[in-house]
Amino acid sequence: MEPEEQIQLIKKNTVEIIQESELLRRITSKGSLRIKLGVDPTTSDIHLGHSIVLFKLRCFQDLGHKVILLIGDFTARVGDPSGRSKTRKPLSIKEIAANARTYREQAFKILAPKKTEVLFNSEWLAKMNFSDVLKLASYYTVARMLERDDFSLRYQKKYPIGLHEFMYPLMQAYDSVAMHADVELGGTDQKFNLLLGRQIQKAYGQPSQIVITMPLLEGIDGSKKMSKSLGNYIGVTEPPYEMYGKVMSIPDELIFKYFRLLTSLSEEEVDSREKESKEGRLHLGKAKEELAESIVSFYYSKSSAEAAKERFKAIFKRKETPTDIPSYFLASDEMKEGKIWIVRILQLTGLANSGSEARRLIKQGGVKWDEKIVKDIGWEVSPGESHVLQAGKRKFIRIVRKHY
RNA sequence: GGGGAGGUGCCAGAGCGGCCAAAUGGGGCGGGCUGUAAACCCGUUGGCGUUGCCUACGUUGGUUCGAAUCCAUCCCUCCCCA
Repeated sequence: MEPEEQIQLIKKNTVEIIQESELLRRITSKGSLRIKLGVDPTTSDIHLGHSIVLFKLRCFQDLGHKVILLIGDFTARVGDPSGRSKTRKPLSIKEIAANARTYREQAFKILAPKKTEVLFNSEWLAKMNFSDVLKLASYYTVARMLERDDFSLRYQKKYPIGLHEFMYPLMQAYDSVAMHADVELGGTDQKFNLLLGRQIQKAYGQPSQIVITMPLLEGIDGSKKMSKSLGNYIGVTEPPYEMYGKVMSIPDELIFKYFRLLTSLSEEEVDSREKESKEGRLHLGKAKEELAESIVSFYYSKSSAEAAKERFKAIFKRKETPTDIPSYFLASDEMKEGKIWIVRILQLTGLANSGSEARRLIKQGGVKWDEKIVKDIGWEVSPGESHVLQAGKRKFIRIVRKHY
């Protein structure tokens, strides 16, 4: 494909390309470029927020460029301070290795495995000695390091900053040197680190990489960046129904952003839906259904998406009890004379974390036994063969007697 | 090395001898409403078979009838000076 056409495809959904003219020049002169994505194995699961960058990498692959997934197994010992207000606790080698493995597997839901090279930065970082490190550190100043938003914020708020945290951006930048990266991708929160890569490459006598930043995705709470630690994420390996339900729970304002960044719809198609909804011709609930369906279809299949939708409707629209709910096998030694206290069973099944919580749930009318609201905290249940216990609107457990 | 400030519940942040299981906000959970697990409203939010009891305000001791609040010790953080 012609370089100019490639640029058009690459540009879609990006926030910034530094420098676009360089990118064009380099594609023209080199043909196939080395595209770097640094992966932080401090978390294992990939969520829809990560997928945005991965889709962009996929786009590069489809254009014939070389995509390199860099697992930051060494940098993970520090933990990226980006956007953090606290020092991260370092992970063990074992945890990092396990995370890296799942990360790679999950990334291949989007990337083409054969066209992806996977590298680990311990390969070169672990070998550096102190003079190498000093040399690297000398290329940057404290004042400039403190320009970074998160560092300066922490500095102003008088939160501690470990010296080693200053090394993180430098290590990431050095990775670009070691890898001879032509392009590095990242979320907008990575801009500082990505730009530092340009500077450090120059210091080591290499051409500076082109930096491409992608938008950050708000999580299902609608305000904060999607992340596992905030619990507002939708993981790419979550079961279809969970995934569907979570998409259905995003705030309305996010619907079209999700469409743009997470589905294969063209910009025109998204625009027209947005326009229709503004004019009242497209109901937001419908739009969200379509969104949820297409996301689940991508990671699973059309049929599982439909099944997820059906189940969602059954529970929330028709308020039915779902059929595929997990079972809890109630042993007879958990009962006294064939009876068990309702509070106890809520705890046993994990529907409540404590007796107090169970009581609270009952008091607030959130507990149902076979679709009937439980009102009496002291209720001693005499369970038959099979019952359905429900806590809140969406937590169900089937209680089955165990005979042995 | 010297001087000063501070460490409170999931988080932020009040309290500064009894009225404190600890204000307020955020988050979480439950209910209502809804196309929705959006928005909004209401309630709730340490544990315990619960009108009471137990454990909690960095650590360990102490003062006191009584401590998150006072004293000492240790650990940790921040600031200023050098």
